[in-house]
Amino acid sequence: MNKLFALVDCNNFFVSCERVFNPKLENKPVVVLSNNDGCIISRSNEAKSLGLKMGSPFFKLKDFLKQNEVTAFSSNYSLYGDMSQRVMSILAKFSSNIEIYSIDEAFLDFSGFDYYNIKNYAREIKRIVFQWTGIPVSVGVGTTKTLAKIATHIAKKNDILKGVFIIKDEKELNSFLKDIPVNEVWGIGKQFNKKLIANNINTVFKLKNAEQQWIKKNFGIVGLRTIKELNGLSCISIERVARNKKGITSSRSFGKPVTEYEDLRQAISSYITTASRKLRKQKSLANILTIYILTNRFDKEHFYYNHKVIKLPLPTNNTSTFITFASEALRNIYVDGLKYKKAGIMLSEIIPEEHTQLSLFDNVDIKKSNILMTTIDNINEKMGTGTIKSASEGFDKKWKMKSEMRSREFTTCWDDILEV
DNA sequence: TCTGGGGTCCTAGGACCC
DNA sequence: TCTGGGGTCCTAGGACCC
Repeated sequence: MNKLFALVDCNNFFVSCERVFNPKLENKPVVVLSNNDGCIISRSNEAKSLGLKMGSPFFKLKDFLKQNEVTAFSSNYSLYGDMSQRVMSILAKFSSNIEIYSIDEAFLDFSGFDYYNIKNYAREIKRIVFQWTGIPVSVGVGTTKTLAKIATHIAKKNDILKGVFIIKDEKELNSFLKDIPVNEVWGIGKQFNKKLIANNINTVFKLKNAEQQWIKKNFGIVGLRTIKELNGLSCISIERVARNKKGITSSRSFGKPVTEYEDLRQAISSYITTASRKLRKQKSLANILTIYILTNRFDKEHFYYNHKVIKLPLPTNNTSTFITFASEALRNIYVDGLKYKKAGIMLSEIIPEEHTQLSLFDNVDIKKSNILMTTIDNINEKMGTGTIKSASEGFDKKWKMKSEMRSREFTTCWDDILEV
């Protein structure tokens, strides 16, 4: 059976989510900012045409955005997450074998769909997703995931294709590949790009035809796989079920600098709450907790970073246990008088719950703690995050992130539902 | 004043084994 | 003159992705 993959990619996803609930923004330049209103992370086509770059800092562009009447939004992840789920659940109707690759992309296995008219099928996906959610998507189809990615890129860049491109004819494909810069390929990042260009491989076409031994030597097995995929040999398969995380991180920059130990401890406690809930959700325990704090990394002269790795006596997923150890460790790395900009925590050496090695005497306590954690998780799930929380998270949250241009939670909060 | 957050995989080198 | 030949495991760092 010939393999065939589709990649469905939401166009300018975060901006598109905002537009669904604010149609006046159609055809106007719009951007969405990262947490803390830091950088531009999603741009409408109009914003792209103004030359706004992905990842550029908002504060440097404020005037420019005003002059050009660009609407900016703080990120609203509960909205985007919910819209994403709606899109994905529709896509699942079009193939039983689907991999949700990111918040705005999914691979669909089309292997064995030979008797379908693939182009019509892809157009139907695009039409239905838009009709049911208001989100515009592009669809690319190829015999490998890497080719499907490229196909989506081609679909987006060429208006005449109307958002759908199926790779069928090698000659036709090559004519496109001759004009696509090599860093558009999935798996070719900044460093690989530099190295390839230095060797005069600057288009996808040249990369596709590069000498495989040379690629393997210079770009390792990963690079070789990419070339093989470009040539139609499928090396990366669909991963239907999300694997359990091997590390769970939670970190945030602060809205304004934090100086007090107590505020840092609050921030760290709330990151632990977030991360340990994820840990419990995947029914795992962590052996290692790492905490870190840092000052403004752009002020190189006064930059301070420190972290502490805590090996827990027993693997756990108990929020209070983590917080107890973290508070202790924080004392070791906290330096008085500094302006902290960010803090974070990481859970690692993650194992499945059932692998616990219970010590003879802790048995009962662990059972109790499990019941408590499950109860708290259930209440928070039902009544909203933060309904029950640990006192060490604090109530005033002086350190909370900036989010001054946030839209409403149109789809996930009763009070925010759109009124007509 | 202001510059995001969360992941995965691979490789090279060292320690250690028989 | 001459100095084996495999392995495994771990870690740090570097690449990539969205």
